[in-house]
Amino acid sequence: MPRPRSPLLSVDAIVRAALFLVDSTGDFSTPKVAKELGVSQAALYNHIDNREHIIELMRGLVFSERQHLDTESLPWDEALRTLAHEYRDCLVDHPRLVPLLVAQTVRDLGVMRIYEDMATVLAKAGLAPSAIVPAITTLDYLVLGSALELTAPEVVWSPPQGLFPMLSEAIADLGSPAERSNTAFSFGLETLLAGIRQVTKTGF
Amino acid sequence: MPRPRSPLLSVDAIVRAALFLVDSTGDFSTPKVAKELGVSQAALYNHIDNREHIIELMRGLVFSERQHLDTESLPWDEALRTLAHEYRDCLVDHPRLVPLLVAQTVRDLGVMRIYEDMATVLAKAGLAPSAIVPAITTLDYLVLGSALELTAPEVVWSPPQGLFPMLSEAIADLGSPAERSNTAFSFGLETLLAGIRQVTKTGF
DNA sequence: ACCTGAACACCGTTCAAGT
DNA sequence: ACCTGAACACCGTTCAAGT
Repeated sequence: MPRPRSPLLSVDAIVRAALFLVDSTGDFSTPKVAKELGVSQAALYNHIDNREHIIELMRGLVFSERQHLDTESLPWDEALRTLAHEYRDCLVDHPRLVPLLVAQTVRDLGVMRIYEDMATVLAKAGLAPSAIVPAITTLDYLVLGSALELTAPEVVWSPPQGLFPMLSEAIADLGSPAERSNTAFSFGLETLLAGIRQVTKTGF
Repeated sequence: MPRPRSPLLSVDAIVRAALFLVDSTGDFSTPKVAKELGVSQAALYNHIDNREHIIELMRGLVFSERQHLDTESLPWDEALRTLAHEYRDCLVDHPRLVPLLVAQTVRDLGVMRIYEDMATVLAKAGLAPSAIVPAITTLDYLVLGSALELTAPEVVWSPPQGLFPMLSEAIADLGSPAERSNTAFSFGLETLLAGIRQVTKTGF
């Protein structure tokens, strides 16, 4: 079956198939993507460069679905909270993608757009120019980290036989991964906001 | 060359060889580890279970070299700062290990020990029990994220032709990856401390 | 332009065989 | 107990050949 009149494949189809595999199995491979789409392995390379390229395209796909709420009229902390949630929301349905994203540098313009919006808000907050990238970076860690938490097994950190009393106690009444992820994200975000408030007053 | 009287291999040798490969190339494979040690691929499996096991052992190795400073007598924020730095210091010489660690759940007791110490300090700080794990988790993201930053190329986020003015400006005078990582870590840590201070007063 | 089949070097793991 | 060689299924990528 050579060259059909209408292409069997497209970049979009490849990326969606790869993302489907990541979501359902935690990883993807080019043979599996090809099989999923009913084509030969080699056919993929007419549309994409290599594996890394597919990952970068998945990043783009996931963040292209971001909600763009208007934050112009909001106070800076409310605006930053909104942006952080929009950012995180892109990942909550695809937490198993995070390890792949984290192993590779960002090239996607969708993510860049979020960073730009955050930079705008932070400048408006009165944060020193030199602290803007550190603040965005910290938020970035928080979003990716808390999304990663969603992939964790139900019981995480099971400390053996009372060697870690404080930890055991703190873990005792933790909820599901989803709850833990939400709580940690909220906590991290609110402390960051509080910290930024402090820093804009006292300097850094 | 079957069964020599003194074993050619050991868990420790395997783990160190793997870590050497990760540090120098960004990844490792069982054939390469075997080659590095001058044995057959199959020989490894007399000492380790599988690839994941090697990664877990690398985590253990890296964190076994942690400095254990006495934080008992310090005020809680100073103590937490110290612990966070000890934790991060374990990773700064092995930043390329981070993507491998992040893809896998923690089983290592050395890391657990750090968490336990942090839990103790946070309880002493007067943080609500339900906020202790979120705080540790946030710190965890911060440490791993900032270590990951060390693997970034010199120029990160190169936004194309003035589409992202705020970001471009904020990026303008950034230092090396090492400096960026340090700054982001300090910033994240100090804002977290400020946030915890706030939260212990006002509740969460 | 866009597909197939065949091929390559590589990877993780197992297993029978040796001492 | 601890090694080797051979084998297996799998992976990423290339390339000649087809229309």
